Amino acid sequence: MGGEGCQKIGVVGAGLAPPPLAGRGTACRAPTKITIMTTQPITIHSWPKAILHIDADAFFASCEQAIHPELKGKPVITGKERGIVSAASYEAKGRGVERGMRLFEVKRVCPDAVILPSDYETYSLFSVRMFEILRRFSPDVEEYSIDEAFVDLTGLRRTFHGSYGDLAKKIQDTAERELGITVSIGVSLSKVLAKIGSKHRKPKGLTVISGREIHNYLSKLPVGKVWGIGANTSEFLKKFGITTALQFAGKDETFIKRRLSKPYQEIWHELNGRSVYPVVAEPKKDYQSISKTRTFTPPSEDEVFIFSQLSKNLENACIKARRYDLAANKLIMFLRQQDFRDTGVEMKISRPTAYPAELFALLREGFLEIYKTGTLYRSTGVVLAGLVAERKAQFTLFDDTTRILKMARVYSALDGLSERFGKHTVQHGASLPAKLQVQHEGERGDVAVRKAELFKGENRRQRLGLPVLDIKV
DNA sequence: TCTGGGGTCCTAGGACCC
DNA sequence: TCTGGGGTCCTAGGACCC
Repeated sequence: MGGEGCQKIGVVGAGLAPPPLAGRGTACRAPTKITIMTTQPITIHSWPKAILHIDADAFFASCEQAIHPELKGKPVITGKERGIVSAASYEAKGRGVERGMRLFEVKRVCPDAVILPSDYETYSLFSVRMFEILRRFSPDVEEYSIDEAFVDLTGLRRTFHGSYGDLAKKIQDTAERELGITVSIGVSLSKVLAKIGSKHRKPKGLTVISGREIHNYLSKLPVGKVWGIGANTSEFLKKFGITTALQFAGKDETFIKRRLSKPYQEIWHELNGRSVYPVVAEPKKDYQSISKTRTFTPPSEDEVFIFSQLSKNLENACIKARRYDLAANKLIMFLRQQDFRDTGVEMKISRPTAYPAELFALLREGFLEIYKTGTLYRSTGVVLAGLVAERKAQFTLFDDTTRILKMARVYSALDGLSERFGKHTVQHGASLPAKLQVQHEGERGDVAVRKAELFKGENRRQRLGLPVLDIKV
């Protein structure tokens, strides 16, 4: 069994955040100081780059308005499922609604707001379409997040007979015409500057920052607004009298190298128009870790229910790992209490795997160690770490090869069923109590038709830009 | 910023080896 | 048993992002 020979390598104490959430602390510490020069060189691209950053406006809310035309012009909010605002349309923002605001407060400031649950699957489809549009202009498209991308436009002026600004405008218009959503765009010499551009004016903004104009955009920008500089580093920089992006960019190299670590040295170059972050066009096919967490309302102290949540998270994480042909060496799980304190445990797996059946014993063992009777929990999480390519997951002398191969076939068949009939068509018994909680919401016929039209001719996997599995049962 | 869900990279420092 | 010097690998934890 998978549980045997598995070794526990550490317990995360109560109150300490587990690795995936680490670094969220509020303590205001200086970033690591460098006393020796960094050994890792920073590569600066010598060619003057033209990098575009595109950022969809109020993305989730805009998608909803595009799919439900009757919502256009109305204050629309997504995030119903978590009780706070995930995204707000500009109509809602104009009424004082902000990201992260509680929904009861929304009802106070904007009683006629249309509040919807987030529908990630549909938003992903819009996202795929947006990236497709970008690829018509350049093959160098980096899908940065569901609603953001970087495009390397360097050298494309001739091809498109116009300036980089014209090119950006064309992209913007195409997105609006074909997707029914507006986007904001920034174009400049580096990714960090392009991001500043896209944020400069929203919605439907278009900002080109040339080398000569950089200082105009940095002089009034708080340094903490720069991509990659957070609250801690801003606080640290303040001690040296640096509060604006321009003051930071204007510091001499000696200061930067002596006091700041590599990421900040890189940002410093980027702000000065020297590109160090390349646009990475290759689709992501590798993960260091895969995590699944879920909050449940109301909080629960029911052991069976909480374990079933953990079990469901494990199954989901494994599904994703198998989709990318990855196997885990480490299993981390944690429980979050009502007061947001976390307790977690990290376990070494004897043989890299992405099969829940091999991991349940370990999960159970870890759970029993961290679960405290009579405690209210609000969420659970599972992390698969130490991921390696599945073919590299080699057998040891003690493995039951026949059994493992049989399991591989079973899971391959299960993945095939889920592909055809929907996620969780088949499920492990332990996850069942979690499943009973899921509510199904009907979709109006006309909306379904509109979606189908928007995304016709593609199966779900292709629409999501995922590799299509070849299923042999 | 009162807290959803999913990630990345970097550095210090310990363990272990010669 | 102690003392040096130098290297590699791994883990913990910080900071940041959308």
